[in-house]
Amino acid sequence: MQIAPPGFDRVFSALADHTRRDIVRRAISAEEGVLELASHYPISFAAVQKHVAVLERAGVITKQRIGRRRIVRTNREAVLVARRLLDQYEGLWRARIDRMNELIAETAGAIDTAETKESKR
Amino acid sequence: MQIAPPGFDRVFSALADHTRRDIVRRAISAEEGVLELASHYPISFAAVQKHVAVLERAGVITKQRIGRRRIVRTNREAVLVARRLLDQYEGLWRARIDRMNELIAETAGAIDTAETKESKR
DNA sequence: CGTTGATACAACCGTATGGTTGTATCAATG
DNA sequence: CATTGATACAACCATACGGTTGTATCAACG
Repeated sequence: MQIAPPGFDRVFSALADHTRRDIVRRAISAEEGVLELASHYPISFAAVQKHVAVLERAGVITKQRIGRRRIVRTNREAVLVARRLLDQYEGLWRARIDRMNELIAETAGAIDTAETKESKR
Repeated sequence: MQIAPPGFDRVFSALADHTRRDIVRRAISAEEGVLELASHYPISFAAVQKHVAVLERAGVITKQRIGRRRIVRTNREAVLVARRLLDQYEGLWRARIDRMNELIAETAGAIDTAETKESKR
């Protein structure tokens, strides 16, 4: 009945930082090494490298060695996993709304036909 | 050009904790006060209350005073906002794949009919 | 109006996080 | 093989975080 498997903590907290989200975005479209990535931000190279490490530990990006560089690519599956969790929430919501509509329908029925022994809830 | 408006940091880091995600899940379907919520977890009431406060600051849940209790409800819009960001990433991905297919088509075209100046799509 | 139930808030503790600088690794290149 | 370009790693600092216990607020109820 657990809705949240392991790994979610890391994925969401990886996405909880503005710089890291921007890295994720960039690494979808472009293929850059860590140094090139770092050039886009006002912080030190080491800081960016640590951000990349966090994303890597969370499985959100992977690095592929090409020559001297490590090309950073974001992992589509990891993003999808996060999205699916939010989809589950949406599903719960729909279920709740359906339940409420059902109840309203029942109540309306009880008003219409007052003899029904619907006393549940 | 910024893909990430303010607030995302808080929403994602709110979702980055297992207990908080469970609170979010519960508060979609049920209508419980903070004390009732706390009864589901092995940590102290104060700890749960702090989690709820974090979720509230992030806009992920809201509290409605009913009698002495504060009913916790999760805010659908906030969850949707996060989901939309992940959707944007998916969009970037499709765009990238489209671009790649385009390139492949162009290249293939160049091979098949080397004289055609078909560079549109 | 004093008690109780439900919630909030403050102080404190250990650990994690985001940033820095400096040093080490390691493959390409001259 | 020494140099350089690209990356990794370690040490350090300040602040934030998740947890605790204890105290304060505040509406309901007798």
